[in-house]
Amino acid sequence: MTSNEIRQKFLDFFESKQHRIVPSAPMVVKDDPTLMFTNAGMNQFKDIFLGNRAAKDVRVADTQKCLRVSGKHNDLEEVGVDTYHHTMFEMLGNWSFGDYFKKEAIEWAWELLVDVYGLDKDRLYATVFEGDEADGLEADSEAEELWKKFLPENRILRASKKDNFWEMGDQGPCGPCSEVHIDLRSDAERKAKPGRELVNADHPQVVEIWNLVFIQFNRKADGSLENLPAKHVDTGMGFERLCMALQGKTSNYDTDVFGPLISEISKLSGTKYTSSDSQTDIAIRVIADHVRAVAFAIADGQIPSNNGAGYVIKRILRRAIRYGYSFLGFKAGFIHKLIPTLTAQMGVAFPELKSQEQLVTKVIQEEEASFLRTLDKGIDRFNNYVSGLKGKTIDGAFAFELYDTFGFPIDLTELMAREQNLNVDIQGFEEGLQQQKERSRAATATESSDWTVLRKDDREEFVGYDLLETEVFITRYRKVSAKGKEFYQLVFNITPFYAESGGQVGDTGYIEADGQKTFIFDTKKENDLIIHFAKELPANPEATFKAVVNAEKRQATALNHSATHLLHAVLREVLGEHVEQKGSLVNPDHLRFDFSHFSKVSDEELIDIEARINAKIRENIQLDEKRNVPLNSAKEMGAMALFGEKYGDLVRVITFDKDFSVELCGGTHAKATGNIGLLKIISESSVAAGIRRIEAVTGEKALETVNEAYEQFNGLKQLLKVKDPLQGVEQLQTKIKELERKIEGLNAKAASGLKDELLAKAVDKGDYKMITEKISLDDAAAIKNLCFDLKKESGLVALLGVISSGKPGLHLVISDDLVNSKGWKAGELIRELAKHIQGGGGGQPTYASAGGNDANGIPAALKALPELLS
RNA sequence: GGGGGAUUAGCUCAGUUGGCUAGAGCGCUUGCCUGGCAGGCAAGAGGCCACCGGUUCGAAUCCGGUAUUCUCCA
Repeated sequence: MTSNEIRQKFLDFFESKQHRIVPSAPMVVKDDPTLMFTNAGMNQFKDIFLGNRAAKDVRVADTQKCLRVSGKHNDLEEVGVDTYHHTMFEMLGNWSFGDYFKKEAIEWAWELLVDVYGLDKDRLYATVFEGDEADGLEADSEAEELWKKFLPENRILRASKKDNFWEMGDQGPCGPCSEVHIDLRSDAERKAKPGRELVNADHPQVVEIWNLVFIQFNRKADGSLENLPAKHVDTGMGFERLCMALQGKTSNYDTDVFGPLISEISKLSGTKYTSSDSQTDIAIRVIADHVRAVAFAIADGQIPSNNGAGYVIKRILRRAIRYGYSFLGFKAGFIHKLIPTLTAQMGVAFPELKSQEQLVTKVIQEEEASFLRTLDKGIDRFNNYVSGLKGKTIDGAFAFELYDTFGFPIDLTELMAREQNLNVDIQGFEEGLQQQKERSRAATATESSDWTVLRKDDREEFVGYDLLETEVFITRYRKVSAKGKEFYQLVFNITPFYAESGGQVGDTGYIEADGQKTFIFDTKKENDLIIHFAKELPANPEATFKAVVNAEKRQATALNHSATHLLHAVLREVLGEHVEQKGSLVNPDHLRFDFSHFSKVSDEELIDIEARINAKIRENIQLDEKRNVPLNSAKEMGAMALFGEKYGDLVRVITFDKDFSVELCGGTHAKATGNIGLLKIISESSVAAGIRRIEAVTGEKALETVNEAYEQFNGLKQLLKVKDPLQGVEQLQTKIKELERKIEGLNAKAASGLKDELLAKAVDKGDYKMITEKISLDDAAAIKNLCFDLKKESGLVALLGVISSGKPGLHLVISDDLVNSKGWKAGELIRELAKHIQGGGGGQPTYASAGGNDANGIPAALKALPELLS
């Protein structure tokens, strides 16, 4: 059975059990501050479990792309070393939202595994929750009894809270779970040691394949549990492991999920894969795993970057490059060459991979090149350090600096050290890393208290499309402290405040009751909740409030948002259909739009784009807004399919001329394009490989911008008194250059005059000449020039006294031949001389300067020189 | 969000406790030589040492700020 067939059978099976089959949610998570990536199949249904959203279908099944890089069972550095951990993986799952419970879940699991897939039932084990005293929970004997229908008692095991009690986080829905494990060892091995002893023991061939979670409790912030009114089933089956079991393999990497990638890596590197623990095999596994994670993430719109989710992707990619570089001999980028193989294999089940192929390739290629540069620099730095190294140990602080500041991987440092018979102070390195981690944690620590619920209200409605002012109640609030600052998060029954989303910033404004205003400084979304940020809590939170949005800012933002849609549509007209939104920021001041495009947008194109947008503005196209449109109908309307919609979402469609711009969008918009007034593009730049950024202003801001430039231009015209200021400035520039040259000549002449004057006053001291004079030159550069001029003379010592910006100074020049023959050092002499003017100084043997406070001392200093020299 | 680093000629970079009116290689220009594959020799142009401020007799170098960028952590 191929992996594609296995996936399909799962979906078909649950469809036959009246489940709605839904598409995978994006792997990259938005609107959830606690999560960067989808790490389990249930993520997209979180709001249903939390009670924030009602389920549309009570039975659902899907395959979900997930990413895990940390957590209790997953450490990035372990992936590839063993044969069953992955960063990106597929999770097959079926759900019941308040519908069926343990009985059906267990029966169907058995039916699918044994009757449909034909797994050997003698190899299966089930675990059930053993109970927990601290939580006051009994063992899950209900599940245990159900399993007894299928399995002998000695293959049903009780397991601890750690393995068999599932929780979403510190708070929220949770419950006991029951897992199916499979023993894939040979008959001989199974005879020698019963599988039941290896369940939950991290054995690579006795593994969990399916986890059935029975959600029946809610964990409160104080740690206590309460029963949920509606009980849910949440299951997750690791697709790659299932394939391993069904294809009779002992490693996930030996299945056809990874096969094509592995043979391609093998081919590119000229290294054979032997499913062993050798470093080359580990490297091949690492790359095969990571390329999937990175490609899927980029296809979902997550570009490698320096923070947040982007940083995680970058780290995964760099780890793959590192392994290829160290163990497979890849000295140039190679990972991007694997993309066609991956797309061919998974592009059908995940069409986004196919449509984003070019971007994925380009982004990976660029990142590979950049990391290889980083490696080169690190190697230089390392060699430099080693050449000056006295002992045999590389300082931990240096290794950490290399890692922290220059991005050079520690294992490469160790590898290179070994090659030169050196060792690395790893403990010192770890200490540095630990300190850095603590610093970061301290800086981001936030603490939130329990929600104080004032009113039961499971749906907070956004009314801000139509109203900027309305009466609201606070339904719940909580205090949050971050970085020593405290503020409150408020949730209303209904709200006119737009929460930051789709690039549009959150609304600001205030709520008012009993004459007291509480300012809302930001509005954000947490899953489906709209959260209002306030510095303080109103005196009476249970009052009825008048909620008022800052209308001026909202309107300016709306103009920018509508303009963004026009820009998007025009970009596709001018540059081509490959242009897709990759990021967007819309605030009252300006708009920023990132999009896929593979070359610089030329000045001519920018002018064209701007002109077309402004033409659309003048057409004054009326806004056509449709709310609560099912996703399918929206697509039929020609709305650009954007990833990021969740199953069950009703979308909003914003149209400016159905033949021009139709977009799915939750943002606020101008009533007609004419309101935008004017759009002015401010800049075009690059953000990443294959992604360009355009920034623009609209409305009043645009007018201001244009006016400012116009005024400057007029001012220039008046100043220059010419028609064409550009030409005028050019003329001025050449003139200035000419004049500068002239001044230089004059200065040289004056200096040589002064020099001749000084030379005439030189006193003959036998084998050398000496000048001791007070001169009236103020400019430091000119004095220095004169001194260097004098230095060209042979057999000359000159001490010049000056008053520069009111302070006395001395300059001593000794010609090179005297420095050589007499051994005089101007730098030392000047320190003696400077005492006369109560100052200090220094310099080189041939030229030195000093400054001081007592101008009256200059004659004494001049007099002192002959004595010093004799 | 919090650290650390970098910014010097068109490009890649040196510049050592502050003291060459800033250097190298490549590239560029010009001239001469030359029977090829980055041809050789010579001369030359090219720098507000990122920007703003401070300390100092003196700052590319030290201190503060800004911008850009790299990087680690969250």
